[in-house]
Amino acid sequence: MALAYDYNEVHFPPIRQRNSEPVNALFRMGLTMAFAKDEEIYGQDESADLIYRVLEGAVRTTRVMADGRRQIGEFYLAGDLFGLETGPRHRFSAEAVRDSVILVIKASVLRSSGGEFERLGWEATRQELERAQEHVLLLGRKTACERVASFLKGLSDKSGGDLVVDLPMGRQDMADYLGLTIETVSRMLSQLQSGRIVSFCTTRRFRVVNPEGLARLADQAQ
Amino acid sequence: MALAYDYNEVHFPPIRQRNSEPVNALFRMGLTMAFAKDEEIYGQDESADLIYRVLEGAVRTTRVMADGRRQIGEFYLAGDLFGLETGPRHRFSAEAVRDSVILVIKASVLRSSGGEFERLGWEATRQELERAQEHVLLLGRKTACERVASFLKGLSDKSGGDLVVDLPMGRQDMADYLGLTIETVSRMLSQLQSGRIVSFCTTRRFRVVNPEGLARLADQAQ
DNA sequence: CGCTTTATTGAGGGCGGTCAAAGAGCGTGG
DNA sequence: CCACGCTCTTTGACCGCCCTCAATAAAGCG
Repeated sequence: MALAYDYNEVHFPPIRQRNSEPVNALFRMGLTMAFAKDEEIYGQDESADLIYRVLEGAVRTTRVMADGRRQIGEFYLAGDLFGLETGPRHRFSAEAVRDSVILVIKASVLRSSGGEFERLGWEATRQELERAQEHVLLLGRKTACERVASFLKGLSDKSGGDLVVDLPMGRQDMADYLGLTIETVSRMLSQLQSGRIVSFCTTRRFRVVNPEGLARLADQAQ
Repeated sequence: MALAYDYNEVHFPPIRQRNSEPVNALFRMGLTMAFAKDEEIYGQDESADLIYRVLEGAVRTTRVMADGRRQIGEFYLAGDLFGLETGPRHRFSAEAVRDSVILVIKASVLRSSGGEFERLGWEATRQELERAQEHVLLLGRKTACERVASFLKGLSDKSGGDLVVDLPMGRQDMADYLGLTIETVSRMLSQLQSGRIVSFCTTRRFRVVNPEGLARLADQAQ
């Protein structure tokens, strides 16, 4: 189970939002918790009265079909909010991709505080919707190669456009996010590498060799 | 272009939301407009300062890639709200699937009115997110047959669980929503029909012959 | 270093896409 | 009312992208 975590040792990552002041104020009310790799943060169909922020590590939301097929809804990295995804009950479960520290606060604080925090929750939900819609386009109309390229570009963009990027998740998680199999993901990565688009230092870290080429593959979408 | 529409002739469909009173109050402020089949209601990258409600007809939101590949984000039928999908600018365009009557109101009314309406906007956005997440699961992990079955079941559920259901859209729209081609959609419909799951009276109207079978195909997802 | 887990690569197959043609639906006008 | 032409839908034949199955290689981890 989750362990209590010393608040003082936690590093607060910057928040990617228009006006971060209220967010930071809000999250001083929260409780920090540590989760081990693959540990569940909340379950499918659990009531959704908490919201979360990743302080360290990475989180995935997943949905598993009766026969075991798995779809990852989204990944959340340090600074990201998650858990607003739905109404009274969660449709996806959330798990730590690796050892992570999560800040937890009551959603009712957002709802009942009136004005400022209310808008914050709406704004964050909107951002979630935007990401889900990008995901729909990726899954509905992109080829395997374009999906993997989009994914790598997304990670690169998130890390401030850095050319050397860490992959927080394994190949299986990538596959389940991209609607592919682990073998296809692996093949596409090899293909991108031999095409001098990216270059893998280790299995979990790559360098963007040709940013324009990567963007061209990823963003056929207008 | 859109024509002005006589307010008094408009039939107000019931709203599917927890507490419909504020919604109905809100929408007395709006302006009704008529759109012809395939007419654009708003464009990709247009600023998103209006929200919309379908009074009559049907609407689709679409995203077109540089090479012409098209993805439909969602369909909206009578009673549905749409246009909240994103931040300052729309990521998808919206078009009338067929001749439709749309109620339009300023989003700023929602944002600035404080309290009641604010929560309404959040709630609607949340519902949008939920639908987008279902869509992600469908596109990421369901087979062609399951996608089509899910789609038909969704329509049936929306029309109050009726066994005879009208299809508001053509095959191409279905295909672009389901991430398939028009031929595959057509083949799956024929397959569902020969499997005694559904039965098509006309190309635009079907009857659910075997509701359990349809649900089984559609809802492998837990 | 040995064991387990994870990733890569190869060979072959199937689901869904592509291309093409025939059929159905539907409005317009004779 | 039927003829005509257009669009939409269905069906067939074939192909290719991605999946499946399997073996090897690499990476964690004690």
